[in-house]
Amino acid sequence: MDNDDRDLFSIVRSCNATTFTTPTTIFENSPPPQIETTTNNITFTQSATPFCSDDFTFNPEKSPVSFSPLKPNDFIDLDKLMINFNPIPTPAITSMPKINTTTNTVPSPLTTTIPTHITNINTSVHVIHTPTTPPTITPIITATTTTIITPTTITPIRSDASTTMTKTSAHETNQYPTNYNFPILAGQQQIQKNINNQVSLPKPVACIDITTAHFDRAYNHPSVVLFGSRKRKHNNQMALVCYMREDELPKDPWAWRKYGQKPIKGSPHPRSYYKCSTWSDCPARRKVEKCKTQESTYIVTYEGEHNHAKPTFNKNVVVGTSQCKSPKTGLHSAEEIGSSTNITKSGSPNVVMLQIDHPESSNAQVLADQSKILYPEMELLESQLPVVEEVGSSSNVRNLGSHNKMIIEFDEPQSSNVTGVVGDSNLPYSETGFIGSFDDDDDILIPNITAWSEDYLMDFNRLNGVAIFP
DNA sequence: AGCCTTTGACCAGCG
DNA sequence: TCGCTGGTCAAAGGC
Repeated sequence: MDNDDRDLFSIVRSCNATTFTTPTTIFENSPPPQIETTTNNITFTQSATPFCSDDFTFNPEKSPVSFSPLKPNDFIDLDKLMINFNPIPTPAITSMPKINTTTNTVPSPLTTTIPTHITNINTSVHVIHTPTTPPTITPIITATTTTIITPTTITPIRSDASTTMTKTSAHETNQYPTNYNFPILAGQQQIQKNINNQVSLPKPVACIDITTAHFDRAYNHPSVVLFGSRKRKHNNQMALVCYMREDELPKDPWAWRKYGQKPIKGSPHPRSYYKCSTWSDCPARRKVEKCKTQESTYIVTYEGEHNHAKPTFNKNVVVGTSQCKSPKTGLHSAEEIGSSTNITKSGSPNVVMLQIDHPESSNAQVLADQSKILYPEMELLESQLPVVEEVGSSSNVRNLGSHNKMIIEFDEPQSSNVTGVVGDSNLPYSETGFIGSFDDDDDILIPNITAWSEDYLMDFNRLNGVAIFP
């Protein structure tokens, strides 16, 4: 593998390796016993079995703490998602908790030791960005109680949803609980040392329960990414979607030839279609469009796999600075911006990796291999990556037979013309909510729930008097 | 000359 | 069946 191949493959592989490790089929089978922790009326639910599929139930409506609404710039930061969320102030960790199956109780404080089979302990620290304005509400610290409950209201994944859920109102589009399933994140953050070389019992954000009200807000937010259109079903291949700020658009080592441009419904910006120009039979495709809500953000979609080596000379870099300016309009095309040599990286990490089952295989390595040539970036460090998502077609999304995936799944609202204000943007939801259209009921939505939880994390730091979430 | 973009037409999927 | 939408084709022209 040469340097040029240090691209998406490494990204996907690292994502797979670090996140797709722990079976988390909590929605497919009978859920394991849960530990429910209540602090200041905030209820956290997590698995009672350490080092297994923890989940975290987050109910904003029960919180005494106001949280910031999502903002247009709130892309999903991987490092934010990979936070440890342990609402239980963890004292000295000395022994594995023994769960009394008869009484359904667990010793408190919750303690544990490092299982012998755990050899790769993550010692890194995931920094949580500190909001400049602390929460204005100061909750009163109350006792933390720990009990074990057997969850009975876990929402099944969508494959079972048709038999258990019904829509009763066009307006209340999310009549039933919606699970934001982040098993890959749970897998990543199972074990983590603290500064005393002790291992805490992390509670990664594996499942977040969003109520109807928050669903609507999340659904109609620009950070909610929609993909998986049912259009062109025959084009059943993996795609990679990169969200890049203008100053983060990478130099593309591949040569592309624009073969089409189409206006996209609901977006003032057209979408440009590119083919690989190195070889006429190369199936690789690229789509570039400007984000309709953020002029400085481009949505670059890579589809298909190059079946040849990268060109030694990137014609795009040259062409992009000369020929890509429209002779008629004099405007820069997305291609030019994307390949221009004067683009530099801001270094801001905005990375989200998703894996959706491939129709032929649920093997993560297959996906990684398929993706390794898709991403053209060859110079960025992982910490400098733009927002990246790996997506599948709608049929892939339906085939959720493997736990090796990150699933965020709920049903689309009936109405798409909800308006309101998103944060400080003063943009109507209907104009800022999506990248894509509302038309396809198989679409997957990725809300930035991390922005919601940030205040909670900070609040827990204050509540506990220590920086549990540094 | 070669490769590119532009752009209208055409095609395919879907409701 | 038809209209809408997104994806692709191919001719024309630019660099």
